[in-house]
Amino acid sequence: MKIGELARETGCTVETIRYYEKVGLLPKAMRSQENNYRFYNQKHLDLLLFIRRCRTLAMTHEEIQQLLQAREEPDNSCVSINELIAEHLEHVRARIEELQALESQLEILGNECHSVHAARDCGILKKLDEADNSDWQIPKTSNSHVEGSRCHHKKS
Amino acid sequence: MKIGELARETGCTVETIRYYEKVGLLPKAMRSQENNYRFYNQKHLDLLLFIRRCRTLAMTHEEIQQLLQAREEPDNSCVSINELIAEHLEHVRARIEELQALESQLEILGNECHSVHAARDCGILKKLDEADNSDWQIPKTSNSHVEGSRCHHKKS
DNA sequence: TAAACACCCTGAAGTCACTTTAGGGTCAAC
DNA sequence: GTTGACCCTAAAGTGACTTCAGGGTGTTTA
Repeated sequence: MKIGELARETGCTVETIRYYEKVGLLPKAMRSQENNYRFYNQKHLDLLLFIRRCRTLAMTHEEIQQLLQAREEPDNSCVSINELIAEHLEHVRARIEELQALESQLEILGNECHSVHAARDCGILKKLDEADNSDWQIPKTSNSHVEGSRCHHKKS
Repeated sequence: MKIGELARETGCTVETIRYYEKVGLLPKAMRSQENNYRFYNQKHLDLLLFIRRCRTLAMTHEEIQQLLQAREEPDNSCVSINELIAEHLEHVRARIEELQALESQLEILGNECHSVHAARDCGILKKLDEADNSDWQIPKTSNSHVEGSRCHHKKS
């Protein structure tokens, strides 16, 4: 099948499919001789579905590569797979906690302004402007890579 | 004060301060004549603290610009401020819900593998590879811009 | 036959909010 | 003079796409 069909089958865009091929996440497609169009078989469809499912789980490309590698080595132990999923789950949980703290802060901030008046009297602006920094501890961020994290995995 | 001092006062990096000046979020600093170093006064310190507090609340630069604008117009109504904070809070809540759904999915997936064995028998891989797509509805994503969202504000 | 439309291709740049790299100057202390 | 901390600029990198720019292919219709 051609790329448009693959895109529709997997709920993905053709641009993303080309991107995945470019970054090596998806193997290169066969090409037609007359017009160089990409052609995909069942294996590519399976792989792309796998990748998209991992993406819906907010896994990074690196994590996905690791799972794909494990999939290609069926005799190896599945310990690393279990660990990867468990660690990813911890990242997600950490991010949830961060956002819940943020939610609380925003609720408190929103309550600083009780009615509509001039901006000069707005409790929200006053709070954001206050000299006292004690209510504004910079939150200690997690190492979660899950989107929204303030820390990316180091590549060193 | 010089940029390093401002950075330490605000828990920010010099690179980020320069970046904020470049993108126009922070007004340009005065410069010394002999070596072109940036010099900052109390107003800059106040502004940067305001900006950093907004960033800890995961507000976008655009949102921060809006609040800074409101701050410069003290006679205007604070309705827009209230609305901005409320909308942002809704985005954060939406993102929390998305992540909680993701957490559930990961828990379920993790439970597909009950003990360590060969990758070929791993329930996690099987689940990610299954032909049946019904457990893999692509989640309907929110329009939340809060980091981790899959949708950015359109600029059109 | 030309136009319209849907689909395909490539490379490059843009998105967001920083962060790092590359290369160079300034200042103070030893 | 050397060393180390600090300052400067421009540009590229980060991650995962997404859009832009420019062009080709195939089918249908007037």
